[in-house]
Amino acid sequence: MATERYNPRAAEPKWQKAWDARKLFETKNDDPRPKYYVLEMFPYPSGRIHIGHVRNYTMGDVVARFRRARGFNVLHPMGWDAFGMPAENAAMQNNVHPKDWTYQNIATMRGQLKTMGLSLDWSREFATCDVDYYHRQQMLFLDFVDKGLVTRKSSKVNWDPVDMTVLANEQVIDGRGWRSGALVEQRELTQWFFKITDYAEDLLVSLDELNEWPEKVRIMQRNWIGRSEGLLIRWELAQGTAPEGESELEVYTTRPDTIFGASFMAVAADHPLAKKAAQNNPALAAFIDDVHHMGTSVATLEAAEKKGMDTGIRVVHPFDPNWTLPVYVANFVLMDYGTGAIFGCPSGDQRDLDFANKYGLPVVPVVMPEGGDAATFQITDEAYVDDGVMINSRFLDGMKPQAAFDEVAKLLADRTVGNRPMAERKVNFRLRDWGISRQRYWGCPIPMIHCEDCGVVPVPRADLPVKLPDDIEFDRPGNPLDRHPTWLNVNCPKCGKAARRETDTMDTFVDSSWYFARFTAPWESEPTDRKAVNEWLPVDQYIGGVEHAILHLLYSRFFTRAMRETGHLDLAEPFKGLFTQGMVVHETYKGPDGWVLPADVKVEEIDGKRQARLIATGEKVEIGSIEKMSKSKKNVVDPDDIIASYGADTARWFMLSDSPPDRDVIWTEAGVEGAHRFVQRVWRLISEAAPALAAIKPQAQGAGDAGAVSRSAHKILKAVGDDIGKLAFNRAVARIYELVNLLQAPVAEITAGKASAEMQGAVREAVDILVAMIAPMTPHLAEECWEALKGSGLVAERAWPDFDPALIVDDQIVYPVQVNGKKRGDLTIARDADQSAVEKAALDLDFVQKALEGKTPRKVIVVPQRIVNVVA
RNA sequence: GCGGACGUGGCGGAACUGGUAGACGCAAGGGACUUAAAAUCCCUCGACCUCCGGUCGUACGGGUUCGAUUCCCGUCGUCCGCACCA
Repeated sequence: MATERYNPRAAEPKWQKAWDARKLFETKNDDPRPKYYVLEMFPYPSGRIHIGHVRNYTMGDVVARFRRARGFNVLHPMGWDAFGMPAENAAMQNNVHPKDWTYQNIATMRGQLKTMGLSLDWSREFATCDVDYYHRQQMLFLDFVDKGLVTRKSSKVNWDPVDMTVLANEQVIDGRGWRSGALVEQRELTQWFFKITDYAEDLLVSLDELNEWPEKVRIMQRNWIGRSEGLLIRWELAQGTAPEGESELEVYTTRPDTIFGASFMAVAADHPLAKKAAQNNPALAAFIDDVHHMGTSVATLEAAEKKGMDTGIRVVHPFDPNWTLPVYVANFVLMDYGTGAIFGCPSGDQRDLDFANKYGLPVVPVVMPEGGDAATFQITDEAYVDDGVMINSRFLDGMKPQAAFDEVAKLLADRTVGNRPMAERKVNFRLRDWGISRQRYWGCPIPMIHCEDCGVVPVPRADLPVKLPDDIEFDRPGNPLDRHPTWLNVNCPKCGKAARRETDTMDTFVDSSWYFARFTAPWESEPTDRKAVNEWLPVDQYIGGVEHAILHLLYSRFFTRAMRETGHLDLAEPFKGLFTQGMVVHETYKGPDGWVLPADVKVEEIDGKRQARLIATGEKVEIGSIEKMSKSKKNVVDPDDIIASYGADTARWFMLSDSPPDRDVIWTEAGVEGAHRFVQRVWRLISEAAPALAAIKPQAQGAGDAGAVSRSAHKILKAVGDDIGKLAFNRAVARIYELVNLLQAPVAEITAGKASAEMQGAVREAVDILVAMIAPMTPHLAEECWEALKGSGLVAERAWPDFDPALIVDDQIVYPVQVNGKKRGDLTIARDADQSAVEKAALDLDFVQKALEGKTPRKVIVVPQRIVNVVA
């Protein structure tokens, strides 16, 4: 019987309504079943959903639906990371209010997400720009202030002198402002910080327990926190070279053992010593000014050519009063790390070596590989950074570097400069405090007031929220809050005198550092409902892009600790399981007038060569490299178009097929069509046989052809369950294909009325298993199939089937048989055959006999249930 | 610059803890059905050779092992992050 093709346009909205009507995905906090919290990183409402979102939310939805079927009470919420710069850019460019722009985008994107058929609890939705949300964030901020977790200090920003505004790193292009083109300056501003460094040690050691996180993310965080054990060494400034009032230079080093290899000192451009030296040295002042025009990002600074300038100041070597070294200002020394000053040992550090070679400074090797010859060992272009033995280091010669480290630490601790010890041991972290001040409008206001008499005063809790004013102008650059008189001017809560509000708003990373906690009770008037948050957290499975591997995740870990300290919850680690998914990439197409959208291009294969043409004109288009989808290269695909023409299930299936979820996936038209063919094929397979299948009782079989069907179905069922549990969706997809392929012939037999009763029962059971397995991935199709099979209720409410352990072990096992490590054939033998029986049977095989040519094998290796290797 | 990853057929990938390399899908080629097309179904599909068999083959060069895509050392290439993008 010919059946209708599956029509997702009709079926998908129908089932979405059916799920909604029964409120299947609205989660109750008092549900007694075991909990499971699955969360995808919430989106920034940029305007439209992009295909990366489709991938991210599909994965989360598969996990949510799978866990629900496994009997968990699943929390799967969605919200919006809604503050941030693009809203202000839109305001400036198109004269729309950031608030209107943001909420319109949210409305559009919510509608798009709903067409995907995601099993989300929309009743818990919120946006971080909702007053209700940032009100609670301000409460948290004040609690953090009370606990001493907040501080103010000076920090650098990128300053655009023409637009008179602070620039984000991404707004600085080749050292110039993106709009004005003016050379960017570094400016010092007093800003708000969260004292994340108080938790540096804890954030580091706790990584060890996050064993459901990718190892690479833990390594990245470890390196980011950057714990090192070293020495603070105070070098005395040489008489006559020191600027007035200065007598020493304090450096931090992890390699005090190389102190006899030192040939120069280098300080950051912002180091006090550099500033003093520049006062009567115009060339040095110009150099420092030059460094200040490079922007503030570490990447820019470190990728730049290494440059320095001698200050004329010299320091005295701690172990030789007659040895003095020059002090340079260098552009690669960062004021934020250590003391902003280093001693350079060219032979033991590549950067120092490059610097020394450039400025003609001495290079003395002080560590050489064990067994080397000290008389001839030299360093020219490549520093020696490994372990070894000390040379050219007087009393340290012959020691291992570690012993030399200890020796130097001990000796210098007993000497003094000024009246402090010359050296002390110090654990240092690369991690800096988290600067949360942003000189922007569209963010959570920092609830503080500046009073001339009382200083910085918190906004009283009763006066919260500090709401963003709606009547603002973006006709001028800079922060509109700075020029909003009625908002800006308030009375000091302490003394009542006229005072000013803080006009900085919070980094949007603050918003995303606790949203996962808010989802557990978004209606609560306090930031959290302690019972709910403690029950739901940690998030069992968090899914998002690897680009958040460091900052967002580290900030969230800190925030959770800070919330514990302030009594809002009782745990330290917010995310138990973490999965970082790859990007969606696409070919680029370049026509005569620039980049072209994939939707406007037709790709054909002619004589084995792929060619692209514009659909409209037939003009030839160049096929470019495969790249991350971006608006500038136009290699974007609109999920709306895909869902409109193929349906959500096809898009979902494609996102899960082929590519491992943590790797990039290449979006191709052919791949989407393949996914769509699968959807149609499953529908055809089931719908054609449905009239016959509907009346059959599912019954697994153990023997004969029917037994083979049941065995395969149960093996695949087990594998797919395991794979989804591990988020190995591409493997689960492959297994499901296998089951569909395998069911093709037996289902046809049933349709033709030629199948035995056993076969009918086995196939019906296998079909039920198939429907259950596709349900998390293509939920609408599963419902449609289930309805055709006259199944009761909704698939979305059904339990995941249990496999029968008896059906997944075979009594016969096929051993590959190798001779000298090369496979020569197979051996089929009873599963319970012991090692010697397997060995004997293998040696009796004719291809083994032939390969041995009558000789006795030297060794026979039998790996039970795996392989036989005969070593001749 | 620093840090992290990745590299397997024409393509995406699979291969458990060191145990049959290429599952599954895409593309391609051939055939069936059709007046024709689409859809569907069947077959072939890493390279090479003396082709019912065999040799080589997982970026490249070494090493460990009975056995290496997997472990170790080195080289090359590609991608990502770097604190005010989210």
